[in-house]
Amino acid sequence: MTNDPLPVVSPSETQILRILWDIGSGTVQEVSDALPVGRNIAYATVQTLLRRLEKKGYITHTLAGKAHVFRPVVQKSAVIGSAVRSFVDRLFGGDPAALVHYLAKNHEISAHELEKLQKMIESVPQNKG
Amino acid sequence: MTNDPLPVVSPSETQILRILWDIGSGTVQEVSDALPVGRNIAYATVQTLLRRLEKKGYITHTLAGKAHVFRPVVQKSAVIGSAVRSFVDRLFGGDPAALVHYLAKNHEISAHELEKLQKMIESVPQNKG
DNA sequence: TACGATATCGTACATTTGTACAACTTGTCA
DNA sequence: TGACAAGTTGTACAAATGTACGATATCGTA
Repeated sequence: MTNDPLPVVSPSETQILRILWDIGSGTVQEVSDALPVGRNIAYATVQTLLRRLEKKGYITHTLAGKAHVFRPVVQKSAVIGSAVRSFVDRLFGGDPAALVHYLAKNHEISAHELEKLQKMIESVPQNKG
Repeated sequence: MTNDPLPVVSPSETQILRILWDIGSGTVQEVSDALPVGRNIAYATVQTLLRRLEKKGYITHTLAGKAHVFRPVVQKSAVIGSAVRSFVDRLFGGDPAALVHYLAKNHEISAHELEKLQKMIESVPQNKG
């Protein structure tokens, strides 16, 4: 199993990648359209971000008519996993519980939700991606 | 309440800032020494990062002998809060519960810890920074 | 008072990131 | 078959980031 550390995904790139995971695959146009309101990036910019993501090996494309249809070639979990890890390292000294503690203390997650999640892990011993 | 959005703190800067929060205050040398093992940055680089943090308004310094002693002037909570928010926005569509869900599913936090946190918020109705 | 150790300051420079225009290509329709 | 619309490609460029050297200032000491 070759396991080169994946290149950095910049914030903007991450946003694009998230969209692709959501919609499965899409043209530049479709990805543009799927951008959250309030986040306006020019068509050409989305295109550049897609180009860079492809170069970095996160997505690929096929031709459909004259347009490129992009789709992810990496698992969401892999990218998110490494992003979360480096984030937790930097801000919480590598302790995920400290992050959750922060969220709880600041009412970003409710007791009810924590309870639900707690039950979830208690009932499901193995992670399934 | 004036609430200018603080300038971005880069990853490396964040690491430095975290050290200052931990040790309270310190010279370039002291901050350098406090870097986690495996994270070697040249003295001069630490110095630059401290300079930039000061320029951005996150830290200040006083003179002690010939050395500058730096210390944070922003609350850890403010910086962490905005970092967490933008991180959750980008990767989890703004839903903190989705992040915790991820951590739980991937065994980065235990049921026991979740329970503890759950009890904590149930017993403490108000956040106190 | 001159010297070494230790600091800071000015500056630099390659990369990455965000953003995007202008030019060229290619289906499609009249 | 020729023009238009929609796409892609090449290229650009400022700002941020990571990294650090060389010059200069200063404290303590011989």
